[in-house]
Amino acid sequence: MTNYNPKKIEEYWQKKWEEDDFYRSAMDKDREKYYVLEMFPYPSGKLHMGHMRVYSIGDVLARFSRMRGYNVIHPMGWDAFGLPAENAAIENRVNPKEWTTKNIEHMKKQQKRLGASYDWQREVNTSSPEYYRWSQWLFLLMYKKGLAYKKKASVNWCNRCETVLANEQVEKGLCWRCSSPVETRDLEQWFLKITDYADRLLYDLDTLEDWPERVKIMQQNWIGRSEGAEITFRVKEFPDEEIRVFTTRPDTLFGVTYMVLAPEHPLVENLVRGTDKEEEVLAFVSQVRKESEIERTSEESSKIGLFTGRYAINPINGEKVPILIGNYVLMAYGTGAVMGVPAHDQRDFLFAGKYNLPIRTVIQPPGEKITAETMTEAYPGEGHMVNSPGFDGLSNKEGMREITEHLRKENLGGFRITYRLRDWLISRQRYWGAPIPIIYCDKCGNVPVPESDLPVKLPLEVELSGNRVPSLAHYPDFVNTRCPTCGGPARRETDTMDTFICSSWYFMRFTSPHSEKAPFDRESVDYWMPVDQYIGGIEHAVLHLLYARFFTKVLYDAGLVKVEEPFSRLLAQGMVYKDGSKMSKSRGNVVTPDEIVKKYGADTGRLFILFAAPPEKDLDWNDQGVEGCHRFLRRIWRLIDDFQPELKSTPDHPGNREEDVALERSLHVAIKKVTVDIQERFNFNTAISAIMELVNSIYSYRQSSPAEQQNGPLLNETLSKMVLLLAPFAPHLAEEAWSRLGHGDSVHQQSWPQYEPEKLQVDEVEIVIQVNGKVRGRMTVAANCSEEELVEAARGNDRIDQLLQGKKVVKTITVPGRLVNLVVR
RNA sequence: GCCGAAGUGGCGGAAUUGGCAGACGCACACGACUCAAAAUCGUGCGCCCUCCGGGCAUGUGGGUUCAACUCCCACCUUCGGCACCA
Repeated sequence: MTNYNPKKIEEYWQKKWEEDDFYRSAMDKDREKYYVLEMFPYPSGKLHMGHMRVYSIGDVLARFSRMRGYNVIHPMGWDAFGLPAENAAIENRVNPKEWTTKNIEHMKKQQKRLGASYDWQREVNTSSPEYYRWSQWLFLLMYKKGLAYKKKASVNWCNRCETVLANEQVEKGLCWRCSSPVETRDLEQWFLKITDYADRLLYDLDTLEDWPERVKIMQQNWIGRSEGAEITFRVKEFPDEEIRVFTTRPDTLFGVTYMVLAPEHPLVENLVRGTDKEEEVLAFVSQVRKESEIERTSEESSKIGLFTGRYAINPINGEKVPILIGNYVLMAYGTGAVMGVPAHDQRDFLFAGKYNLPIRTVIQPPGEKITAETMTEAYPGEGHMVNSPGFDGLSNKEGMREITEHLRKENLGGFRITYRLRDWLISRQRYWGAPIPIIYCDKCGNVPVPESDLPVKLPLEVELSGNRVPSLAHYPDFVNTRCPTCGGPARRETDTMDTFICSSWYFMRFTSPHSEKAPFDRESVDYWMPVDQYIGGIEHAVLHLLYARFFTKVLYDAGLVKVEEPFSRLLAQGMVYKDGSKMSKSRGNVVTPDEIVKKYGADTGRLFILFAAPPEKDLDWNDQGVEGCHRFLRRIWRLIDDFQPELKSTPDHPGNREEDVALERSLHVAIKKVTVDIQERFNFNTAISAIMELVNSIYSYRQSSPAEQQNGPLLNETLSKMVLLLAPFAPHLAEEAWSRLGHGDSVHQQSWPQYEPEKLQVDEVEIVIQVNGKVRGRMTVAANCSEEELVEAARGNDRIDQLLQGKKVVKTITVPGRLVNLVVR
């Protein structure tokens, strides 16, 4: 008898797998490929439970798919650029590259110790020149296509990180990385024109059938498409000045009684110049501009408006309406100006009430009459148009169309779609990133670095004496260069790229990670892409997943790939909690993969993390639950350890006792359940419980069987197949067990077991007898019993017969194999 | 405010197509083994009652149905996304 020693077993097999280069993948056009990918990590230093969870899920799918016969690619790499490396560099006085390299080494060791089946030949590191060379190349591709541009704009600035941020990287007014408040600054920055792809990013969500609905909805909200009209108002006092507004309700145009401009609107200064309102208005404008994004958006109640003294002309009826400026109108959305229709917009209604602006109803709800004098809230619903000369009587839907069309003919507006999505701000005023490959020449302007000069290398000697790693602007050797066009003195762009650029295409690089001629070679990317199964945290629902989709579409348009969507199927895994809250140092509830591996082994850790909850739900870490899983593996170990095939010298036992048939059925039930649960439902928790049930059945079988039967071919087969089912979840124990059962090869090279439907059949079934829908008894009948026989048998049951005394059966319902329900009066 | 997800024993969770609610695991209790403990094996384990047997139970209140965790209506709570979005 031997004890289960996970450390010994796991280290032994890990070494062997590595020596045999076991998980290497290669293109094979005769075989169907399967690309399983976990979001690659930022090399922060060490793995946490979230990592362990995502890798466990991915590894189960990779191993399962291999056994199912697919040509599986399962790569891993490092999202290695980013600010933490700079902070750590200052703190520890160590070069960011060194810090990153050391972390990668350590984390890679940890990943290997978890037994994940990665093809390490394909490892990529986004901070290596071999990789970022192609990130730069892709930037230049976008530049040439007009998708990368530089402009001065009002942008998000994080004071703590000392850099700008993309809109997606601001969460509730705070920096996504350091949670300090984000300010607005007017700066000249590089952008990618993701808005050109807004419609495709939105509509192609419909093609992603195997994406979680919630992720698609988040992207949909983020893109924020709304249809409506753009309408041009003129300023009465300055007939040459136009104010354009965007509205989703052009049908209410006759109901406009005022107009509001954003304080930043370029027209504001002109409107009030030299008037008695000038001082007051400009003071208000500068006060609003000083407020941060949070201040300005948090005070929901205080919508402040200020009359400019000027009037606008409503293009539909020539009426003049007062022009106000208001703190609630955003320059960044629509046109920075809105028309006020108090009767049919609740916000306008309240605003009009506050500033005594007139209300005019122009839509009447069906079967009801509303008037401006009596209404207590706006009516934003459907109805027919009134007070709209020329359009009265139309439904408001027709009205939208007709009015928009009328304006279009008069050249005063037209149909328009507005998005909430903004262009992606990608330049960062930081050192540790891929340099933007642009050169500024006084003579030639902005000149892209020629492809042959890529990569533009990041200088690696870093000044670590201050409290910041200096940005590239502080390296004269880097900055000063020659213009590729005229050869004259020129300066390099000193901003680096957002790290999200590097992670927007890494999954394609994995298909040919050593390519020196292109970001990826055509044949490989066409064979392996798209990623069949992508797994990662929900926090990337809009960030990384939107950017990666955008990149893929750009590459598709450039004819570089044949897929328009990178990830066919997405699994957004839940978070790992303990004692009801997120694991964190300050709460002192952190459990690390290291300590679990040390105490119980990787197999136990993997098993628990998969067993404790379905993958997409949050998981509550429970130390005793881990013990339970460890106990389960020990139970398996004992089965294998006790099994002595050399005793199977009893061929006279054909294995057809009742217990034998039952055991065989348990095996096939388990095969079916585990297969369906992994493949179709991703319910690893129930797949594992099915294996537990099988193991329980084997234990009962052993208890009720003679010794020779306990070592016979039936048990041999049952144990072997059980080990195959276990292989994706606990790969080391399964490998050891497989070898101890006397099989050659690796368990991970075996075919996934098939269940035989006839083995699932039973002769007799237990049927529930209900009276008026309540369970009143049970009976065992032949499985092929007819419905009539079922009812007959149920009525013949003693207890049921008693209950039926003096009652009349008015209806019977039978569900074959399950129940009989007698409806009585 | 809008959109979405969820709510089941002491706990994590299961119930896949409307058909026995609580699989599997944890915790707990009892028994076996042991000098003892651990480990292991076995048994029990939703709540209540008058314990034969019956009643009540899947956030709350209604409804549909022979039958509802599952479908419909209204509401409550928690979590997530978006939000002066015009």
